Amino acid sequence: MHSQNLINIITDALPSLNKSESKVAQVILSDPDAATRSSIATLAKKAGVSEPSVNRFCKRFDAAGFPDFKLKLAKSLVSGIRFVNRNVDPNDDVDGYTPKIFDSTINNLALVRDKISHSRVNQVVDKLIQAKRIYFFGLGASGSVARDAENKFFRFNLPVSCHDDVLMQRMLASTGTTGDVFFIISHTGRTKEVVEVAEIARANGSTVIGLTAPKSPLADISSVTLDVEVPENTDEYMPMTSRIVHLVILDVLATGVTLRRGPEFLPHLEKIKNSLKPTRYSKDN
Amino acid sequence: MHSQNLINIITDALPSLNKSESKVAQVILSDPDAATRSSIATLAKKAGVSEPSVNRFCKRFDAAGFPDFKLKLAKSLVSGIRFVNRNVDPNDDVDGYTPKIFDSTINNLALVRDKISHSRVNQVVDKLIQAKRIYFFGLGASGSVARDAENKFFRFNLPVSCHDDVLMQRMLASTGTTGDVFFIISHTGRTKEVVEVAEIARANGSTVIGLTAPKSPLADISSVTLDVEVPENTDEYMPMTSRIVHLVILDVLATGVTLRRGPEFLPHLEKIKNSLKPTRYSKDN
DNA sequence: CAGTTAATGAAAGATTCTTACAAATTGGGC
DNA sequence: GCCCAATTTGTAAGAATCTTTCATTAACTG
Repeated sequence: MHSQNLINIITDALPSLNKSESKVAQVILSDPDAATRSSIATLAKKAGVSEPSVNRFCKRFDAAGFPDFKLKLAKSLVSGIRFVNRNVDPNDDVDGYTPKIFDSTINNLALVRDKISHSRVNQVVDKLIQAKRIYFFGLGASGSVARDAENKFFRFNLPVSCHDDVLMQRMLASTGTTGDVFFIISHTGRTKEVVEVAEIARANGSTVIGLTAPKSPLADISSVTLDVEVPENTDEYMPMTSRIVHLVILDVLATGVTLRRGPEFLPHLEKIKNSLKPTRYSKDN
Repeated sequence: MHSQNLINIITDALPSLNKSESKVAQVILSDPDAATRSSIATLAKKAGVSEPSVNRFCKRFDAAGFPDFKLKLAKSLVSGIRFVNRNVDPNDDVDGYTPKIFDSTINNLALVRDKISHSRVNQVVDKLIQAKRIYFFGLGASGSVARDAENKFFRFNLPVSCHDDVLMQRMLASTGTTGDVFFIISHTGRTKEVVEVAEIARANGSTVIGLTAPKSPLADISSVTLDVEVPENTDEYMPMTSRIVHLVILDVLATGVTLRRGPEFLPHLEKIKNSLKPTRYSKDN
């Protein structure tokens, strides 16, 4: 549905462009927003090329013509990566890095939104609904994701727990049986301990759901895998976004479970919500 | 920076439109995406009105003309609230709720990105840099956010800890002194226990940073507040997005601290990263 | 360096959009 | 119910914008 960001596509294609095409690209990349507002004549003049060159440029990037190109460009400018270089620069100040980090997170979410397999989501919801018990496992940064999952899923009146201790994980995995679901969260999917825990769990007939990188050892051994492909952060300054993506996916799963439970389950959720009221200062003071 | 969604604006204006204008509105709202791709003639025909009527319609909604209108409409369709009703519907299936949850998260992030005070972020980075000790406090869902923060900030070689136990929080707050930073995370900012802990900490001369809702009791008592205004989720099916926003803000802060530390700090981060290598299966097998 | 291929732009043509103006409709006021 | 003013709507011409064709120029190859 969503393709990659047009601006990135143009940037990537830059080296393979010929003279006039690259002139056009330069002008567009230097101020994409202005480009969406100008006519083909204006843009051609600014780039020092003819109108047909601009038109050809547009067609090269899978647009029907110039107007269509402007439309696609405009779409690329919203919310996604909004500028050519969105990496945090060592010289950035607050005004620099703050929006960049938001943008890169947003961008990754949009990517996963368009790539995630809905049928897999459905499968996982199935497993969670049928589970006798659910364990959320994670280490390091994924530990807090697991914890958040626990905090979300206990609401479904199911025996849920979360563990970020390798030994606990091992022991629980080894005592698991059919009907137990081990939901294992791992950014890389290559941490040995985690993979071993998954192996143990499966050997005992439990269901293992992996929220992890595609084609990783953990993905291979899981009963169902929710692949999340988030680009590795080679940039030292950029935070790891996969945690955030994992959390949103867990939100999706929780919503899926709620919907399956049907409307007669809502009062239960309401009760939990209300239980917290006495702990709060009321809003009108 | 971000204006309100065009589709919502049109929907709201619907009752005040005259006959042909509302015909145009109907056609656009029924399939906004198609509208961005069609010519004024096509659209006019579909709506059963003349071309100038469509043109007038566009101008009524602050567009220079039809092409400009299409551009603005296209922007409205991306990433943000992409449709009239983006709430999860009890009858939604996976294909329905999955993108909706991503979209609503993305939308909230974009909102906060455009609203967050950069000078506040800078102030908080200052405090964190100067801190002798940092405590991250949170309860419930904010507990796992605090935990994530700990996992991020220990890398700075500072005494950092996180606590989700009210009694621990109280005790630590009461023993805090000048130079200690209590970073308190709370969605509502109205949980009594949390506010009291903040009061105790301040009374002892510690710095309290509140990552919470604006104008809340916690915000009032904090030394510095990072306001996060995320719409209350009245919808039973929609997850709480503030956690995610909080995490991204903590990412921003961590980046701010890293940058302040300067490039000579990078080897330290690298060391931590490398320490995990032996725990992983290598990538080429 | 000739011959071929690719790249580019001029100009005409097609399409799309906008404007001016006239016709039609609507809504009071008598 | 009828007239007049105000508003709404459409026709048609005109303007702007975009696309195509084709000739020219540049680049590459043996």
